[in-house]
Amino acid sequence: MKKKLSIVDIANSLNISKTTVSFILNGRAREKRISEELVERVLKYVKEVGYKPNSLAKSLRTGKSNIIGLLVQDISNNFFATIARQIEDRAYKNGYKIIYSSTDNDTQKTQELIAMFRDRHVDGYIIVPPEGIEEDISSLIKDGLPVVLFDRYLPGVETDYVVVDNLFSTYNATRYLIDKGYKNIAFISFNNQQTQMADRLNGYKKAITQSNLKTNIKEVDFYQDEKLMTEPIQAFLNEHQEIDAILFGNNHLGTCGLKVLRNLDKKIPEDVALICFDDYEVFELCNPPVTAIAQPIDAIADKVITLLLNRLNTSVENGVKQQVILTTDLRVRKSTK
Amino acid sequence: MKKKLSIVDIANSLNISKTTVSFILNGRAREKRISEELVERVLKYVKEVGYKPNSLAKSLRTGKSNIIGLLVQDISNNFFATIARQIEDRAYKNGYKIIYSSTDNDTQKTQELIAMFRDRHVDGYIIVPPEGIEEDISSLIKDGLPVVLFDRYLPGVETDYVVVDNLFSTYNATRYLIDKGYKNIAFISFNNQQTQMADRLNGYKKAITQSNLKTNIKEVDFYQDEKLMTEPIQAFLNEHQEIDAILFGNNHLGTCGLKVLRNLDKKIPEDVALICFDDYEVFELCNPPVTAIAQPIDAIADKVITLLLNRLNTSVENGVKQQVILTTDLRVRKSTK
DNA sequence: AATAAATGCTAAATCGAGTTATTTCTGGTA
DNA sequence: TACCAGAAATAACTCGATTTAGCATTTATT
Repeated sequence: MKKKLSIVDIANSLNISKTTVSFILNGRAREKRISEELVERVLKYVKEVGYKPNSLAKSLRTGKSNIIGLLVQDISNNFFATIARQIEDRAYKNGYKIIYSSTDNDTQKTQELIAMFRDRHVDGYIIVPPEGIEEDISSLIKDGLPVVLFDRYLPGVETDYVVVDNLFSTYNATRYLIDKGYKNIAFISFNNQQTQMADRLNGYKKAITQSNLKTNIKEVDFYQDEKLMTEPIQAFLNEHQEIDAILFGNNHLGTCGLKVLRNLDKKIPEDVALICFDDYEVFELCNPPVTAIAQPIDAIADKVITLLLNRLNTSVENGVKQQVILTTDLRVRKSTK
Repeated sequence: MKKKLSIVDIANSLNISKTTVSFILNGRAREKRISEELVERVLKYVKEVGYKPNSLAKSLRTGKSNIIGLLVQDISNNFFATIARQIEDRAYKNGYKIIYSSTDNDTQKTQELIAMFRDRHVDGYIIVPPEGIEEDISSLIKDGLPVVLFDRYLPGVETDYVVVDNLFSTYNATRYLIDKGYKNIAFISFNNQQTQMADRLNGYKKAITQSNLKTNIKEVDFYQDEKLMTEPIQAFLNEHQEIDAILFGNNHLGTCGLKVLRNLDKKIPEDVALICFDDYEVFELCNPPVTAIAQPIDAIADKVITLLLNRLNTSVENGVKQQVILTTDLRVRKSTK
C-alpha cells in the first residue's frame, strides 16, 4: 500500500517550505509574489507525482467542505430521484459533492440528519422539509448557512424555496373535470398539513365550491406498505359509488389508486375519470394513459441548485430570500372523457 | 451564531485535560483507570451542553470516516433507487452515512468519483462497476479497502459481489416463450460487454439454439435522451415484422419498447408477446400488464450491505471473497398468450 | 551611504480531535 | 526514611492542510 503524499512530502522533495506549496496550489502565488519559475516547478512536480491535498485536513482548517447536503422525502420515489439526479450533476460540475438521505417525512430523523450534516460541515442544504422542522431550519439560517427548500415551504420561516403553484394546478385540473361534465369529483390526498398538500386541497375545494358541487375528500396516512395504503382507498371508493372522477394528490397515491381501480374492475374513464398530481412513466404507459399534472422537474432542479450555488458563491449574506413559484402542465390523456 | 464547543472547551470547563475527556468519550476510561466519579461527571456535562466531537477532526486523525461510498449507474432508475434506499437505511442503523453518486456507466466519471471517495477517506465502497474500471477497483482492494460490487461483476477482479443468475433467468424466460409456441423471439439489449448483459444474452441464445430456432438480437446504445433509444428499436421492429415475442434486457429498454409498440399500434400479446428483465411498477400497471423477470431487490440490498458491514467490522482482512448469486422470479402476467 | 520599499520565501500557529509517553500523587513496604 | 508500585491524570505530539506574521535579500530612493 503506497503511502499517500502530503504537502510536507512535496515541500521536502523540492527543498522548499510547505507554506509556499500551499500558496501555489491555492492560486495565491501572484498575490504572495512567488516567482514564476518556482510556481512552475512546483506545479509540474505535483502533477508528476499525482499529489492531491487531503480534503479532510483542508475542511478542518477552512471550515468548508464542498459538500451539499440533500434531504428528500424518499429517494426511491421517481419525482425525488430525478430531481436528485439533476442536482447531483450540476453540483459536481461546480465542484460540489452531494451527501443525500431520505427523511421519510419523519421529523426526528430529519433533525438527526441535519445534525449530522452540520457536524460534517456541509456547506449548503437542500431540503424537502417535513412538518415540525421549522426551528432546525431557522437555526441553520441564523447561523448563516445557505438553505434552499423545495416541493413545499415552511410558512413561518423565511428561506429560499422553489415550489409549484399547487393551488392553481388543482383548481385548473378540477375545473377541467367540471367542464367535462363530471359531478362527483373526489380528491384523495395525504393526511398532513404541509403546504403543497394543503394548497392542492384548496385548489380543488375552490373549484368545486365555485361550481356549487359537493366536495368529497379522502385523506389517508402514508405508509411504506402498499396494503395499508390501498385498503382505505378501496374502502372509500366502495362506500362512494357515486364518484365519477378522482383527483389524486400525488403520484404515489395515483399508482395506489390505479391498483385499487383494477381490483374493483372499474373502467377508466367510463366508470371513473382520473387526474393525478405528478406525472410519471406509469401514467404515460398504462392503459388508458392517465391525465397528469406534470411538475417541471428540470426547472425545479435547475432553480434549486442555481439558488444554492449563488448563495454559496456570494459570500455576502444578503438577507433577501428568493421564492420561486413554477407552473405545472396539465398533460391531458385518455383517462377522462 | 453560537460557536461550536470543542473538546478543549469541555476540558477547560471541567478543569481537566482533554486527554481525559477523549479517553472517557471513547470508552477507554476503564482501560485507562479513570475514576468512576470523574467519568460520570464528564459524561453528564457533555450531555448537558450537547457536545459532539467534530467528525472531520476525528476522521483526519483516525483515518476512518464512517462513510460508505455508493456508486450506482443511475440513481433515478427505479431499480437502483430502491436498492440505494434500503442500503441507506441499513447503513444509518449501523452508524454509517452514505455518499452516493451516479456513474452513468462512464468509466472516467467513475474513476474520478472513486478518487474523490478515497480522498474523503470513505471506509467502504459499494459499486455498480462500469466497463474498464478493473484497475481502479483492484487498487482499492490492494490497499485493504472493503469493496462490494453488485448487479454485475468484473471477471478479472476478485471481490465480494452480489448478482443474480442472469443466464438462467433469461434461459428460463425464453423457454417459457418457446413452450408457449412463439417461434420468432427477439432479444433487445444494450450494446455492452458487462457480465449481467452478456449473461442475459447467453441465456437467451442457449434456449433458442437448443430449440433449433433462430436468434434475433438487437443491441442498442444507451442514451439519456429517449428519442435516441426508441428510434433504433422502432426501426428494428419495423424491419422484422416476423417477430412474435420480445425479451427486453432491462426495465429501461422495456419501457422504451412499450412506447414503441404503442406507436406502432401493436397489440400485446396478440401481435407480439413481451417479457422484460427487471420488474417495475409500470409493468404491473400497464395494460395488459407485462410479464417480468423480477430481481430480488430486498435480498440484493440486504446481502450487499451485510457483506460490507461484515468487512468493516472484522478488521481482519481475510482474503476469501464472497460471491452471492441470487435467483430471480418470473412474474407471469398477461403480456403472453 | 543610509534608508526605505519591494521581492521571495518560510517558521510557527491553528483547526479539533486521538494517542504516546510521562508526570504526579497516594499508600504500602523494606 | 527511602523506595516502589499502581492509580489517575496530563503534556506534547500527530493527522495534513491553511494562514498569520515575519525574516532575509535585493532593488529603489534620497
